[in-house]
Amino acid sequence: MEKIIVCVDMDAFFASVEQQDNPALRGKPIAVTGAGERTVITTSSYEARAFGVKTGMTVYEAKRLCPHLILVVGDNRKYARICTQLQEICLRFTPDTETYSIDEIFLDVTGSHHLFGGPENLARAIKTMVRNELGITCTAGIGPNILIAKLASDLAKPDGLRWIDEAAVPSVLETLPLKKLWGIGSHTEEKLRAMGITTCGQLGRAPLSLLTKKFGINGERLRAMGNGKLDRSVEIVSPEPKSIGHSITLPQDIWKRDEITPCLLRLSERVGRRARRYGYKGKKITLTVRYADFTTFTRQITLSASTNDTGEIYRYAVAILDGIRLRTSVRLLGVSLSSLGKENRQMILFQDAGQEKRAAMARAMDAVNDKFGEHSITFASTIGEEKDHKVISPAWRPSGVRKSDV
DNA sequence: TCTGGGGTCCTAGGACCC
DNA sequence: TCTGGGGTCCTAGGACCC
Repeated sequence: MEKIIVCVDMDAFFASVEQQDNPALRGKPIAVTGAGERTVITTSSYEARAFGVKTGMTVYEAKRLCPHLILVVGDNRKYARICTQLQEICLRFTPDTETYSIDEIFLDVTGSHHLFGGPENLARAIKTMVRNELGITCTAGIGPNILIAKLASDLAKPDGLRWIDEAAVPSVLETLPLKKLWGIGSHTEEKLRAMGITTCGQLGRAPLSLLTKKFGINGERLRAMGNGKLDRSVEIVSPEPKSIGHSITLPQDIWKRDEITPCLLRLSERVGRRARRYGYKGKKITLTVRYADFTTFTRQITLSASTNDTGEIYRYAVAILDGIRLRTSVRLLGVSLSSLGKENRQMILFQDAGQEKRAAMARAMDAVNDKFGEHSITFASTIGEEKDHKVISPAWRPSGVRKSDV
């Protein structure tokens, strides 16, 4: 049986929320940014997009295109709250939902759409509820799988509704540029272009041998995508996280070890705290360094026992740093914890009194920070650092470990 | 005033073991 | 004297997404 998948995608989400909150911003070109000095545009309103303002642009570039652009620093809590409300709306139509990102939800309505008068009426009902209850617009795409549902919503933006059923797929894909497909980025697009393939229709007809020669095992998947097929269902249960990390682009490039280590401590603290709050421990510590010239590399270390202790994460991050001869000044630093496992809080056995004390101190610090906000209590050597800017990533998910980003 | 921050998945190549 | 083949684990990097 043909599946019916709906993709609900909020229109210019962060910008729409800000315009809804502040009537003075409505109808104007606005852009939401992070709080840091070297930030980029996270989302822009459609009024700003008309000037060519796009996600990922520097503020400088955006201002050049649109001198009257109004900049708003993003407020994570607000977006998270609205995402949760959006989830609640979608759950009225089916329990089979996947919150793919903060502004995007997939619904498998194969078994439920008939209760609401069919897929289009169901999608229209969601759109109406979102507008009435959240005050902003969204676009709904309907298709036989996630790939097509997502494509339908992209093509119908903003405030649109589009259903591409199985029979309509070939004609829609025939002349569609490759990059419009979810999963084909600029690198794959360029490789395919070099092979003379520029549209999805061409990709779907390309000889399999040619594609597998160039892309290996991915060749088969690519050709299927060209034919509008994707073997991935709506994931109702969110998977366990694989890594917990934080990174920061520094206000200025730095070089000295004693400028770098306080940043590593601060990042380690955020990583450890998030891991502890959600009961994860990890065995791998990864340090990411980006030089002023934007070249980026990672080095990791595997521990004999997993940890979520700030001090331990920090010590290993510094150990990695000490093994690197920095080529030039550093622009970005990142610390991440992976090879995660759930910590069993009932089974924590302390090797010695010192370890127990450190764990108790970490819990106390976490409690104070939870109550009074980030960095109410911190390690002495991080005092005097600028406050962490709380930029929410669009890949944030409203449940599970990532919720702590808010 | 060039280029954020959060992730996942895949692959190549080396180490190591039998 | 000069050397196979397979499996697995690990690290680093790259592509992609929002």
